[in-house]
Amino acid sequence: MGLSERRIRERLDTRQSILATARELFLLKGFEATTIRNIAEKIEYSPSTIYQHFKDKNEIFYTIHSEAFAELVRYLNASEMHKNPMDQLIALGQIYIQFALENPELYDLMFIMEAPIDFLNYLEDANWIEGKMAFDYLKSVIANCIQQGLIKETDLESLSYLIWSTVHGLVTISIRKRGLKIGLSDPDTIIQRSFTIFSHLLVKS
Amino acid sequence: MGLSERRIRERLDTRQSILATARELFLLKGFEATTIRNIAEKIEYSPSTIYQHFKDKNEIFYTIHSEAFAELVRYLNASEMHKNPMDQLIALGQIYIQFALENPELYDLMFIMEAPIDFLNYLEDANWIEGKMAFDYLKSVIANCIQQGLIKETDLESLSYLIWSTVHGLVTISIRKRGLKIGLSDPDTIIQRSFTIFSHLLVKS
DNA sequence: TTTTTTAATGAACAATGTTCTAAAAAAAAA
DNA sequence: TTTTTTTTTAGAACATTGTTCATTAAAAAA
Repeated sequence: MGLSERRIRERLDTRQSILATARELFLLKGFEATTIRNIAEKIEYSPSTIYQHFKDKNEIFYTIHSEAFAELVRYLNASEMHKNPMDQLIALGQIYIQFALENPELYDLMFIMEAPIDFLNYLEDANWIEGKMAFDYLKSVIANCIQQGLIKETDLESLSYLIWSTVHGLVTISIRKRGLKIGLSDPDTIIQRSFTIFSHLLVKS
Repeated sequence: MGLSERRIRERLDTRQSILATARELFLLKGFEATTIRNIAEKIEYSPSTIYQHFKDKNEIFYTIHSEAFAELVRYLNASEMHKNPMDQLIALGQIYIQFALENPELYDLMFIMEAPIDFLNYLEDANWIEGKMAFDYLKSVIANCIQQGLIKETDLESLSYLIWSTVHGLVTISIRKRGLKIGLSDPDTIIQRSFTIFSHLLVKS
C-alpha cells in the first residue's frame, strides 16, 4: 500500500500541467472563457480527470491565485534595499502598482475576483493567509515609519488599511475599465501621479 | 404606421417589469444566479420575449446600473448643505461610502462588475457618461477646495482620481470580501476610521 | 373581411460545470 | 505466471445557461 515514488511524481506532473494550462488560458482569455474542457483538451486528458486533482474550477484558480502571491512577494522583496522605512513604504506602493499594471489578470484574480474566496469559503478554516501575510508585512513597514516619527501616529490597522485601499483603488479602477471610459489621461500616468500626491500627503507635517 | 399610445405604454410596462424583476433577483441572488429564464418566469413571459426589449443580459444590467447612478446622485446631493467646500468634499466621501455599504450589490455593479462596461463596449460611442458626470462633480468640489486654499494646489485630475480611488478602494476590499478574511476588525468601523485618517491628511498643512 | 404589421412563443443549439458508472491500466498478492 | 485488488482514465449523461429562429397568435390597418 502507498503509492510508488514514480506514481506520486506522475500525479504531481499532471497536476502541474493542469495548473500551467489553466493559467496560460486564463491569462489569454480570462476566467469564464477558460473551460475545464479547454484545459483537458490541451493536456490530452478527459475533463473528468481534472476532477481527480481539483474539487472544482474554483480550486484551480485558488491555487493559481496562491502562486501569484508568491510572485508578488518576490516583487515586493526588492523594497528591502531601502534602509529608511518611509522610502521602503513608498517603494512598496510603487512595486505593488507595478505588479498590478504588469499582471492585471493576476491582480484581478488575487484581489477582485470571487473564485478564490469562494473556494476559501468552502473550506472549514477559511483564512486568507496569502492576503493576511502581505497585509502584515505592510503593517510592519508602516509601524517602522511611525516609530521613527516619519508618519504621524495613528491607529496602525486603520492606516495600513487606508494605504492598501488607496493603491488597490488606484489600480482597480483601471483594471475594471472605469478609468478609460471617462476620458481620463493614460491610466499608468494618472496612477503614478496620484500615487505621488498620496505619498506627499503621507509624510509627517 | 406608428404605435398607438396604449401599445407604447404596454411595451414600456413590460420593459419596466423586466428591469424591476431583474433588479430584485440580482439583489437577492447576484448576477450569475439571475437567469433570463428566471426573470421571464416571474413576469409570466417566455424567455425570448425579453430579447425584444434588451439585446442581451448585459444590456439589462447596464440599465440597472444607470438607474443605480441616479440613486447615488440622490445620495450625494445631500452634501450640498455644506457651504464650505472642504466640508462638502468630506461629506461626499462619507456619503459615497455609505451608499456602497448600504447597497453593496449595486455598488459592485456600478464600479466593479464587467457586465455594464461590456455592454458599453458593444456600442459604437462607448462613453461611460454616468461615471464621467459623477467624476466631474467630484472634480468641481475639489477645485473649489483648492481655489479657497483648503487643499494644497496640485494637478486637479490626479488629485480627484486619488480621492476617488481611495474611497473606492476602502469599500471594494470589503465588498469583494478581502477584508473579513484577514482577521480585520468590523469592516464598517475600519473603513470609517481609515477615511477619517485620509480626510485629516487631505487638509492643507 | 382581408391584409399587414407587431408581439409572443416554443423548440432548438451550442456550451458550461460537474457527476457517475464502466473500462483500462497498473500494482500487489497468489 | 496468473489472479485479485487498487488506481487511473474515459465516456456518456445531467441539468443549466444565454441566445436565436421559425412559427403562431394577436392586433391594427386597409
